[in-house]
Amino acid sequence: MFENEGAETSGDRSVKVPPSESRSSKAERTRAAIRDAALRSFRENGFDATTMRSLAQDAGVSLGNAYYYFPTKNHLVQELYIEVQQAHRAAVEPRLKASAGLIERVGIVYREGLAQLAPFHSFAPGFLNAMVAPDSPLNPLSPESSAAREITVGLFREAITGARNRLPPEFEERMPDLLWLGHLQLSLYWSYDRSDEQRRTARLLDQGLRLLKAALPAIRTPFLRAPLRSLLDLVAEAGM
Amino acid sequence: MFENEGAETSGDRSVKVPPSESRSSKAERTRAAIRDAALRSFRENGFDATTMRSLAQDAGVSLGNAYYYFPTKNHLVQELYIEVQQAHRAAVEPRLKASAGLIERVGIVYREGLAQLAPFHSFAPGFLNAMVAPDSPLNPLSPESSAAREITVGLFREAITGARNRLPPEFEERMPDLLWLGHLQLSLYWSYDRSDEQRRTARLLDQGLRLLKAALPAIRTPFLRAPLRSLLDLVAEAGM
DNA sequence: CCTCATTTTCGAACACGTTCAAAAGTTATC
DNA sequence: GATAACTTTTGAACGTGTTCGAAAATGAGG
Repeated sequence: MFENEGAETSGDRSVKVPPSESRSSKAERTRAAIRDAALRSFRENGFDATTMRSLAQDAGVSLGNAYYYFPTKNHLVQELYIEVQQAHRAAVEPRLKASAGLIERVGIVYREGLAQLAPFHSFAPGFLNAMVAPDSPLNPLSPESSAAREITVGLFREAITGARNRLPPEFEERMPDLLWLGHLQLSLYWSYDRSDEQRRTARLLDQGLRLLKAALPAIRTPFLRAPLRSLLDLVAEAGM
Repeated sequence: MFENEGAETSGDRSVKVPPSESRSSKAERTRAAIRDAALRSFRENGFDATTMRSLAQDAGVSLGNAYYYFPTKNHLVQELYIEVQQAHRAAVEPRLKASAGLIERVGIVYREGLAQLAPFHSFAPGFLNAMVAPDSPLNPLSPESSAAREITVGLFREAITGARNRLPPEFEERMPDLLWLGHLQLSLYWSYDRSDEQRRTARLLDQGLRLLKAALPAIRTPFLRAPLRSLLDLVAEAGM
């Protein structure tokens, strides 16, 4: 196994890459075909109607081959999840540049997040189901989605630190995680929202933001600051 | 079998019942056998390891027969859910008689609720998964579980209205639904809590109750009352 | 060009929840 | 009591996600 170890004496570092690249390029193409077929079908037919068999056929590979690249159907949803996160960021960033008010900026992140979700509402139950399994990569607390989570938390952080009116540092530090938790709950609410175009969720968000706006000055009232901080700590603990 | 039916000429009211009772009694016995086998297996082996086949075998009936009485595996979990709710009420009621403090009473309901859940923690993921499907009877918002929900909400209402220190009516009215929503979220947190004996959840509850206790006087402060009411309305709206 | 080890691909197989048509059992009616 | 209508019970079957052993393709070393 180690017969030729150290055989090349010079510059072999760069030589090793191409073969492994071309080797993986074929594999990468298969992988991409599976991924694309899955994402397309998820968007068109939802989670339940996208079976591993149908998706493998769409990709032109065998069932077993799909499992060679993705250990689980949920891992394929994870790919969709990542794509949605990136679209969220892409949609939010230009709009943040044109806004200064703190609550307005936070609202942008929330509302764009819901907008990204919108196309999937009719399939929400299936996806939701896939998300709650603690061992699923989709679980918001799983290591696999920590990167995706960081994207959203980052958006909230940007919304807060880039605002005209700044918060005290101790609050600025805690708020992003808190808002992310709110986003998670809002999404949960959204997935159960059967009202037309999920208007209830939109209204809930509006009211929540209005309340937040009204509550913000309380942060600077001395005798309210301490309890508010404990409240934040409490909820932050819940968000892990 | 019914040779002597109608032999008794008087008091036939009670006689009529037995036939219809015995007719359903056979069926009821099958139903109970299935239900019992399911609940025992859920307790011992959890949701995933309890298959419809194994449970049917335990009950001494065929697979198809189990489906004659329970349209879905989730409907069998629903039976377990009801049993747990009733145990919750039975555990809470005597303790409420011996307590007067508002927060203390609310704490009793929360803590007993968690205690009822405790034996199932290792199986929580499977059950959780069954709960989130919007069409599942286990879904907290489903019509099938509205009765079970009423039990818990009722416990919170009892804890509040039976306390030494009463709340303003408008708050007393909204609090039970709110506390129930808190209970739901606490259970969710609990199911993901991997700490020893779910101490984190216990701590979260303690802190939450402490905070609630500190916040209660604020209800009577005039200029805090209005925003607190909107907050309650907001969260109540979320609870449907 | 020929090994042979590794990577990739395949399709059969498994256990599961659920459905269904038909058999068996039970009850009501004449 | 016989026949019809019903409730209850059965076991085979379907489609699903996932696993697995073996076949095919690929690449490296002689």
